[in-house]
Amino acid sequence: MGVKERKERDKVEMRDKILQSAQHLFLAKGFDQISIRNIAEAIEYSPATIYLYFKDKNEIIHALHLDGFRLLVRHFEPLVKFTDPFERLIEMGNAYIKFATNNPGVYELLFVRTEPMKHITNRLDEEWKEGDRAFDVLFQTVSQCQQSGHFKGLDTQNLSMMIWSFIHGLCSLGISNHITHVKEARDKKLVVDAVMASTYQTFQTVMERLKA
Amino acid sequence: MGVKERKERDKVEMRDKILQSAQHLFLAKGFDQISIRNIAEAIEYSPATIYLYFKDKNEIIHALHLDGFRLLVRHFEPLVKFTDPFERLIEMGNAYIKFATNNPGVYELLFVRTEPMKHITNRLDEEWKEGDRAFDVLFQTVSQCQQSGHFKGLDTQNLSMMIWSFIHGLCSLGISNHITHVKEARDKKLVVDAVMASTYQTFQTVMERLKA
DNA sequence: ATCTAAAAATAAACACCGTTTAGTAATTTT
DNA sequence: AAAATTACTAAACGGTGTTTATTTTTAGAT
Repeated sequence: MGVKERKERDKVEMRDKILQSAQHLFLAKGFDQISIRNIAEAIEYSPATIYLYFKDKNEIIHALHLDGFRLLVRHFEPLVKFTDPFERLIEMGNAYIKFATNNPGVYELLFVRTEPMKHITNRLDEEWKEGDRAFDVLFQTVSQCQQSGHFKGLDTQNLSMMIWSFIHGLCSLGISNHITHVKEARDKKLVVDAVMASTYQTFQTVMERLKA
Repeated sequence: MGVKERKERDKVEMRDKILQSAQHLFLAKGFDQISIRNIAEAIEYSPATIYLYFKDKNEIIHALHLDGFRLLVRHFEPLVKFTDPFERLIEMGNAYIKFATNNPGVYELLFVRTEPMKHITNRLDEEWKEGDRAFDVLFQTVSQCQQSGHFKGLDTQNLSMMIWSFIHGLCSLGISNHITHVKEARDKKLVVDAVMASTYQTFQTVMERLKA
């Protein structure tokens, strides 16, 4: 009488298959190439079948969104080895930048595109958990910095938000090719990275001065 | 023998008409509703006609892009009344945030979407002038702050870039609904604005501490 | 084994999209 | 008035997300 159970497994399997194909298309050919029809062809089913497993395309994109967050969190894991909270904070920025420049498409999905957020909107508490957790890693580190006597008189939440805003702004400008105003833009990819690096270096200096 | 002249005027007029319709569609119904077919219907011509005046859709979007920059620059104009460079810097941030939150679509067009930048890519020098000029306003102000003795030992270009990154990050997160991790998100619009305001307040404090 | 009801998959259509091509209509030049 | 140029468009191509009606497959009961 394990029919029901098997069917449920099959359903999950199919969902996974769809998501895998979507992710593959996304990573191989970019956001625009995630189309229901492309996914359908990849899994060798008709486009309509996909709608038996997902409400609409946004739900698929949102699922990819979650996967992206897991990848980001994985970038943060090695940070535990930095015992000094300030050092960890700085390295967290480097990890974040590395994640963004190595996975620009994923980054765009997580923090630039509005589609995945639209899908959430209502039931925020359940769905934005991953975002909360990632932000909390930052929050905790900032908090520990303050316990060590840094950043006196600044609100932890606001300061964390400020740091995130800066780092996100830098990554977002870099990825969207908006840093090209730098005159010596010969080999672009390299120059953008260089600008991001020296800008972050400056930020680092600023944060160090703020220690006192 | 003013036939040629009249025809040239007509051509310009038609271009304007197309752009006006595009802008109207954009502001009224959002980025996605800028379609060649919608524009064509609005100006009561066939879709194919539009291609006699613009190479492709990207060229139209890029033209809107330029208009958006003019709007941004207009937001900066009242800043001349602040004679103290640091005060002007802070107010510039307020003006930028105001521009972004009042014109989220336009902001997205200018600094988030990659389409308009794609269109530029090659001939950067001619086309990214507006961007250069806007950045220069910031650069000059930061420079004047340093001449007044602030921000000692920091590279002007890097510091300007850092400030822009922060402000852009804040606006970008706000507009794309990525600030919703704040728990007390009841009336969203309001809360997002509040978070942006207090984050910017913190940034302001940080910059003030950096004066010395 | 057969019939039936439920579940799964799909073909085909709808309403869009950007863009191109080939042909028509209007205008200017000769 | 005829020829040449310019302005315009109908129709098609290949794409998109999504829905509806229909068919195929599967499961359970007789």
